[in-house]
Amino acid sequence: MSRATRKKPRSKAEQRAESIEQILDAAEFLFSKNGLYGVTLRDVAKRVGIHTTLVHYYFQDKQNLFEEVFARRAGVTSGRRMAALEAYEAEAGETPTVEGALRAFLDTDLDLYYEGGEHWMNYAAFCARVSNTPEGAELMDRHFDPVVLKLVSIVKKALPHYSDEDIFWGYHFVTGALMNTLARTGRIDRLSDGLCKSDDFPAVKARIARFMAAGFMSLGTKV
Amino acid sequence: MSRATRKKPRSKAEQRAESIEQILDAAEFLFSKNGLYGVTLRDVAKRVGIHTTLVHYYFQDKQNLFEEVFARRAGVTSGRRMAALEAYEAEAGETPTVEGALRAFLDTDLDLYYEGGEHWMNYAAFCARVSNTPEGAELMDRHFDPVVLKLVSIVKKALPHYSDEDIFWGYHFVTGALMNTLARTGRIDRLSDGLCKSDDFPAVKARIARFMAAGFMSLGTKV
DNA sequence: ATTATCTATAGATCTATAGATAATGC
DNA sequence: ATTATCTATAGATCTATAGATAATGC
Repeated sequence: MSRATRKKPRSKAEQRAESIEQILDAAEFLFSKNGLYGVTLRDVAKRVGIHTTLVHYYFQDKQNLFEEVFARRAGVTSGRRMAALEAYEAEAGETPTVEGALRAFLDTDLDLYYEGGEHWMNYAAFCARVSNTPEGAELMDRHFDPVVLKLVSIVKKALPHYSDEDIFWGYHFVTGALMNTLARTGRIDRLSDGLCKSDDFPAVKARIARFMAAGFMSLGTKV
Repeated sequence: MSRATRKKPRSKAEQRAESIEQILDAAEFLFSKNGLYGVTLRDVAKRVGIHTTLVHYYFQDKQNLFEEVFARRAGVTSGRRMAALEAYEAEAGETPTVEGALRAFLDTDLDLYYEGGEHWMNYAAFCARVSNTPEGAELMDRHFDPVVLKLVSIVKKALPHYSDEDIFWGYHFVTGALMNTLARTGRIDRLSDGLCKSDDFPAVKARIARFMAAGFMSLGTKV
């Protein structure tokens, strides 16, 4: 991994791009573990094998580095999910189902992380880690509101007699379960004594949309 | 709030107890917002209106303060939920339901935070904030494993033909939804344009156990 | 000529401790 | 006498910048 052992890239543009990528990768990994305040720019630089000042050179300050880590992959995930939701909407016509909408939203995302390899898994953990922090909340709003509101609109069409409150609270449960998955804390591994594994996204994908769709349906049957 | 404006407590034991409580309250609030690394002992001392050294005097170091914030209320919440689960188990006999078990687990906890006032709400946010961090994971295991495993055992009895994997993954979704509730990030407020409110725990209580129970039931119907 | 990278360092924290002072306790 | 609280400070960071050096670009 050390920079010295690798052949230098030829052009300056390549050098620049590679340094920026490496810094973002290192920051993404470290922020996902320890959050904004638990990571120093020295940690990031050390992980890449460069001097701290280079991080400042490319990213000005820490807050900006953090936001660029968030932004780098946010467009890809929200774009993919938006496309999947729109495709489902077109396909389902006037009779969409909650489960269909959730599959487009959840399964598409789980696939992206799982099939995207280590970096995408780190990004998933990063998002989960910051989703319940003041720093992260505003970023979540800015990058993910459109795709979430699209999901909500399809669920509303599937459940026309539901109150908006029921639908938003249902989404609140869905996103909690998703974030707990992306975080991969290892808690489920320890609780189940190794039976379930935090990074087994296929196991989650096999269950989450169906589970959550059934949850939504239950909110219609008032007691 | 300032310490100078208040009459000093009489005995040393009282003084000691009051200082310790105030430090824990301040740390709980600040850690819930910014996590272990986002809070300095100076921040904590400043919020209480004492000198930083007093925090060291009572709590040795930061890590220990953090753990004591966690531990102070952990026994109460896990004890209450354990009692509720045992009562439900006795009442339901050989035919417990998933929803009954979840009500004992979830509603009991939501009541505690909501009826316990500001401090308990802060503790809830603190737990949610640290639940997906390395620092917090080990504390969650240590303090909450017994009550979670009790819940799991009742759900197993309610769903005897289910695989253990299905039950643990179901719990994983439940705890994600619960933590997202306790965190009170305000995201649901903004998404729903004020219709739902993060601190409206009664609204969550009205839905979460039924929603999650229906989710569990759906895992039995393989497609 | 321009850009990537490093050296050196200022200035501002932060944690933690030693030792002094002030208040209660017997 | 003992315990709570404060003063002073050491030592170790951390962020950020100025300016030097080394590598590519034309």
